[in-house]
Amino acid sequence: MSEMRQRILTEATHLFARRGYEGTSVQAISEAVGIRKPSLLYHFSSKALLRDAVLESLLSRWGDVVPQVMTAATTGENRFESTLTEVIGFFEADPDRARLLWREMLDRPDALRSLLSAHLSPWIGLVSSTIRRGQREGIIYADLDPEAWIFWVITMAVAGFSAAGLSGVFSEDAPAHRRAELVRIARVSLFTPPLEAPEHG
Amino acid sequence: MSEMRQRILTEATHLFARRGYEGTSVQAISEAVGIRKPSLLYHFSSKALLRDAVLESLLSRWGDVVPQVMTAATTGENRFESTLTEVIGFFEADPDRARLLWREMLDRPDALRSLLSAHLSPWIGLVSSTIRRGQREGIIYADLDPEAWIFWVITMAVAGFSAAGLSGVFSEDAPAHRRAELVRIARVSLFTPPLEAPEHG
DNA sequence: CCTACCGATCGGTAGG
DNA sequence: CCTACCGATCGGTAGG
Repeated sequence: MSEMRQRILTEATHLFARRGYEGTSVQAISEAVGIRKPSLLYHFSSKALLRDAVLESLLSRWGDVVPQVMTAATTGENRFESTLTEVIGFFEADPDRARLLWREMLDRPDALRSLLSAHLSPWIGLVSSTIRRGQREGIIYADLDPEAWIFWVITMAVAGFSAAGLSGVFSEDAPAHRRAELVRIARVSLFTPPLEAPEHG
Repeated sequence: MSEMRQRILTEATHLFARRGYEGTSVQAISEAVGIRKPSLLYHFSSKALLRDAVLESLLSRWGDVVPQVMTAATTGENRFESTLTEVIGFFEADPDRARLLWREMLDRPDALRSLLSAHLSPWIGLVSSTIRRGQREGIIYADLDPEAWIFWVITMAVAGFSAAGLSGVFSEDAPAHRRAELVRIARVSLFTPPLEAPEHG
C-alpha cells in the first residue's frame, strides 16, 4: 500500500470516528492529509469505498492482535485475565476504534455484521469452547450463556471507550473506577464462587 | 404543544435515530410528516433547535417513567428486579431511544453529559445509596463501585438495544438469550453468593 | 497530484 | 402552511 494511501486512511479513520461518515466531507479529509479533493479521489475512487477500506483496515488490525493472546494464555484464570486485558487494551490504545465500530453498527448494521462474522467468528468459537470446558469443570457458572456473555463483555469494552467523553455523570474520577469495575463484573459473572475451606464451620 | 409540532418531533426522533443527525435532511423529515420544508421551519426555526427538542423530549419521557419504579420497589432483591426490568423495558419498548442516545453521545458528548446530569443524577444517587446500604448489610459485594456498576448496567441496556441489528454474529437466537444473560450478569455481579447451609460439610 | 468545473442537495429566508 | 428562491457545500469528473 502506497504511503499516501495509508495517510488518507489514517485521517479518514480519525474523522469518521469523531464526526461520523455523513458528518465528514471528502474535502475535510483531503485538508487533513494536505492534498486536494480530486487527488484523494484518485486513491479511493469514492467516499463509500474509502469507508469500506477504513473499516476493513480496523478489523484486520484486530485480527493481528488477538490470536497471539489466545494461544499464549494457559490456565483458566490466566486466560481470562490476559484475554480481557487485551480486548480492553485494544480499544483503550485508540478510542477511535470503538467510536468507529459503534457508528458503523448504527449506520450499517448488516455490513458490520458480515464483517464481524468473518473476523470474529473463529475467535468467539475458541473462547466459547473454553468457557464450556470451564462449565463442565464447575469453575464457571453452568447457567451462563457463553456467546451472550462474550457479547456483553465486548459490548462493554467497545461502548465504554466510545463513551469516554461521558466522565462526570456517574462519578468524579470515572475512567479508572469504571475500568476496574468492568473487570470485576466480568470475572464475578463468569467464575463460580470458590468453595472456601470451611473456616467458620 | 401543537399537534403538528408533536408530529414533527416524532418523525425527527425516528429519522435522527436511524440515519443520524447529519444523515437526515430537513427535507426528509418534512416529507415524513407530509408538509413542506419551510412549514417545518416555522415550528422549529432551525435543524439544530429541532435536534435539541428531540433529545429533551426523550429524556423527559425517561424522567416520567423512573420515579414510580423507585418508590414502588421494596426489598433488596425485588428492587433489583423491578428497576432493571424497567430500565431494559424503556429501551426495549422503542429501540430508537437507545440509538438516539448513543448517537448523541458520539456526536456531542458534552451536551449529552449535562442533560444526563440534570435528568439522571437524582436517580443515580438513590440507586447508589441503596447499593451502599446493601454493602453494609453484606448482601452486595463490598469491592463493588456503585456508580461504576450502574454505569455499566445502563451501558449494556442502551448499547444492547442500539445494537439490535447485530443478531447472528454471536449466536443464533440472540435477543432472548442476550436479555437473560444481561440480567444474570447484573444480578450475580451485584449480590454476594448466598452462604448456603452447609449441605456437604 | 493539480485547476476548473458539474449537477444535486443542503439549511434557511422572503413574502404571502 | 405554501411557492419561489438564496448562497454554500456536497461527491464526483474532465483533462492535463
